[in-house]
Amino acid sequence: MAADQPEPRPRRIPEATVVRLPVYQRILAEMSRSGSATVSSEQLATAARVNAAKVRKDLSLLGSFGTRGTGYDTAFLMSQIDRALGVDRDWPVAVVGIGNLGRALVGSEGFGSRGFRVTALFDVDPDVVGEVLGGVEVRHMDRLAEVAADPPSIGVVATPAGAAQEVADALVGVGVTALLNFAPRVLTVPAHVMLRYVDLSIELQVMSFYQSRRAEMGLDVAPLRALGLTPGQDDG
Amino acid sequence: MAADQPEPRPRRIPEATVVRLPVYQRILAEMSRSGSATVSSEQLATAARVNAAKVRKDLSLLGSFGTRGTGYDTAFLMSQIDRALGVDRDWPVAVVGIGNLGRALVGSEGFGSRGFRVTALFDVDPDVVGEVLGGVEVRHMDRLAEVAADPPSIGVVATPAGAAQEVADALVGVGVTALLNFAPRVLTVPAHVMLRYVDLSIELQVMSFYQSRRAEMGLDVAPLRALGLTPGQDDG
DNA sequence: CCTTGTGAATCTATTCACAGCG
DNA sequence: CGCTGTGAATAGATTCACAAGG
Repeated sequence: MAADQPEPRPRRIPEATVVRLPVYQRILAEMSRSGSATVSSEQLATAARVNAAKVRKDLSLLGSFGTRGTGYDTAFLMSQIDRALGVDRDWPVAVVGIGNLGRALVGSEGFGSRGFRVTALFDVDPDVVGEVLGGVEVRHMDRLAEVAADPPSIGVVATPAGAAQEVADALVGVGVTALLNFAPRVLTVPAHVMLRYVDLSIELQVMSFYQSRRAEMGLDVAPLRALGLTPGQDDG
Repeated sequence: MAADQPEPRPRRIPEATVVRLPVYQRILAEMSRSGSATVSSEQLATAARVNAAKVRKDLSLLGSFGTRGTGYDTAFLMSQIDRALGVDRDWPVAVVGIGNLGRALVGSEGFGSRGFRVTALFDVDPDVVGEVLGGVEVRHMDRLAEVAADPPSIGVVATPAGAAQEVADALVGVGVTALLNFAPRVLTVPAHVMLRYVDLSIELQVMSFYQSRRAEMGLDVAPLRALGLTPGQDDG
């Protein structure tokens, strides 16, 4: 209830909630753009395709930011979510593998916007090394050690599957403690390294599963999900 | 218990499990490649960074495929997972947006392998329309209606955020009932349309959250996850 | 009124622990 | 013995439903 604590990180936030926060954030950004100064949990819930009570519970974990009878102040809520997510600070990111995927990532709207800054690019292809993307020169993997003194907070693996483990090892070797892997390959990293995957093929297979079901079972049971990535849980 | 039913889709498979099946599949493929004819739930669990009981429960939902004292037959298990996921059949896929991301997707290892076949490509850029990728010609969006007679099972939205909703509407308009959205934009589609997102920016923000935590709380509590998309966790 | 914030109830998923079988 | 398969126990997430505040 009291929301004006100077130390505002009292509650434990379940991962299921953490994964939804960026979704709310995005919806808020869109609503803000279209001129809504306030937003209700019901509106947010409809856009995110979740239950309104869930939205309220999620947001209440960050603090009591709403106004009864009115809803949430859009801009203020956005800033609070940013703070909870830690995207109010700057996260240096290194991308390894500057093929189509790497280029798409570096140029992507999600990257520059929300606190993530590409500070290093690596590849092994001599045709690519030396190229400048978004103001950053692509270096050869041989020079990865150059970032060891001040390692990026997040390493992105955007190489072919065959190189992914080797690249992951190298990134971990220079001190990177969080890896986002786009290669369709299961990686092994030390326990202290955070590892997440973004995986086209898994999402397609999940779709295949539900499409099969539908085909078999006549037609209904569309498994609608807020964000496909969502059902996260747990931590250690 | 009895596993030799001719009709083998008796049990309800929870989504949490569905999302893990492709992960097991990938691990099995790698183990198979490196010569393991059988695999135990413990091995599978270690590679996927999950609990062995979870692996067994997941697999038991598909049927009783293991041999006590030995484990699972790698090849047989793979075929059973494929069947459960429905990737033993062919899924025609249309990709809209042939920029770096679209090209990465069309060329990606996850695509061609596992039952997904790109049958249609669309863009609006005249420099791109007419280009042939993987044997398929890129058509202008104006010609989307051409697929209406036999719509692809899955539509992939790989456009910039600004075009995503419009493209989604168009795909739904020609009869596509499952959309995989890569654009950083929340989409609205009719209830019968399955919608999943693959979202770099969300994954980065989740990482940011846990990295912030770590930074604040000294050092520990690495939220290790098997596949970012799914539950995960294990040792600390 | 309207809408938040939240205990209590429910539903879902994970893990334990062991019987059963090769 | 070792490892699967699974009921029972636990933990976790979601939803309900309503009191309280604007």
